[in-house]
Amino acid sequence: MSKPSVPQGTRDFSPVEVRKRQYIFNTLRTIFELYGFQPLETPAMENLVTLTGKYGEEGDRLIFKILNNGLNAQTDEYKAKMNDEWSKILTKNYSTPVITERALRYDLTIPFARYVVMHQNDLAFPFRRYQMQPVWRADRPQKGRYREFWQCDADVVGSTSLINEAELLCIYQGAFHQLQVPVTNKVNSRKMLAALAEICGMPELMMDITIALDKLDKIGWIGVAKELQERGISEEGIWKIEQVINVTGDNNAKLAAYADIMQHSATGIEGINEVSKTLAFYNNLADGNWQGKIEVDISLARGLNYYTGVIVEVVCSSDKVKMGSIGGGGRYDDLTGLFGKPGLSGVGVSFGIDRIYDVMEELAVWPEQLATGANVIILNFGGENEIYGLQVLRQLRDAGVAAEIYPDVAKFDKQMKYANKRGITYVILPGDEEREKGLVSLKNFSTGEQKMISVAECIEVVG
RNA sequence: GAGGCUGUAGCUCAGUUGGUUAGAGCAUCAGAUUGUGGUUCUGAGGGUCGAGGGUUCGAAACCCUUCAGCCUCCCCA
Repeated sequence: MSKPSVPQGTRDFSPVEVRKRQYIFNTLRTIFELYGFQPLETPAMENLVTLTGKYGEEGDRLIFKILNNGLNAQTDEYKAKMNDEWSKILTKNYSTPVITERALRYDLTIPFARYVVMHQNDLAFPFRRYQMQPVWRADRPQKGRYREFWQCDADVVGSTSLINEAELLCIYQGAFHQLQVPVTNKVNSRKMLAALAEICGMPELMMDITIALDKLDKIGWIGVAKELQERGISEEGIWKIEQVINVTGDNNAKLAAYADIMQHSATGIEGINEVSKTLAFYNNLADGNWQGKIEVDISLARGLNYYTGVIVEVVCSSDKVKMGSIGGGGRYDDLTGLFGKPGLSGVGVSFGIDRIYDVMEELAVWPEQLATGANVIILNFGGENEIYGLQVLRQLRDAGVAAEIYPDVAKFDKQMKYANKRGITYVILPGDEEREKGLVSLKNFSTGEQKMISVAECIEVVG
């Protein structure tokens, strides 16, 4: 028999871990609701055609495809066709509805777009929804990178106002403030990146430029310049990009400098205006107590190719933590156009809660009192005492006290050890004497103190 | 898709130039202790040394193949 294990890139979550994760989920949910977002859930699997072509070439490779099980292959003809398709799929990278017509969801945005198009007649626009569900990617796992991970998304569709962008920035700042994670919120615009490619004289290489530029933090300007060269950017183009990268100062100073450099690009000016207007809205909307920084950063790229306007990314700003982005998002003007409903603009953000968990773990910023489950355990002495224990248990639960009974008539020692290991605070001992008097003995496990009192008094103490 | 590291008890790991019956800590179970846990002491169970093949008188160790996991690049959350 082989050792039990979980598939590569997946994890079990222990009770302690689940409670910590739920703390994050609950915090985010509360904030999403506070900002007027409505909950939504979509299936774990989507039709394969819904997902392909949405995440770029690399993304298509990373979609988990679900193989058909052949249950429908009742006719010989169909079986033959399946065998034929199988032989193709085994020899090369080939996809066919006969073999695989469904796939696991890759993110929450595309399923959301699909949902909006399907239910466009029932929804009141602008429609704002939040969604917290697992997604799957057939990636090679490494640190902070899993094959099954959870995303928490908030999106608005049906409004082009930059108030939405500002609100989403507030959600980021408010959430990480509450979670006590210091963050920097990077902001950029796809239009500014497009303008950058324009002024280099090679607008068709925008993706190459942004991919290289995105590595600025990691490999420095020298490395980026080298990669730009390899990707076919001219000397002059690289020089111009360097001018843009070298701009320093606060956000307004940066935007002013960009406006100067990009003054002949209508797209660039549009992008700069978007960002500066977003920041202006944000300043009126933000809570002065938030510590997180908002930083205009033209090197921020974001891979997903459906973004068209403002793009954002969140990184932890603590020196103690080395972690990639823990959230990101942006505006996509034509997302629903992919499913046949053009002209509906959307903007959204995503929280990578697995990474946020890892960051919080390293920073040790969990609240001290995360619920630990039952606070009281009733020991089991069997016979009439067992019945008496059940009656006491009912009274505790009626009073809202989280309590459990040891279900087996086990040795005293064993029951005590169980309670200790579970970290339960109070132990109730319903024995002969207690039952006859209609009382219980209540022992506080942290102080060792024990006294015989009524159930009502007991509820008062432990409640 | 490219590269590096690691697979020994439920878990974390020792295991010398290849040498007799593969060890420790933690965990589990039993006892010291029949209504009082954490500490301590005693004892017990638990292994196809990832798998397959090869070299050798002899392999956990050396060689080949393969599988799995971790990490880096690519890309991403």
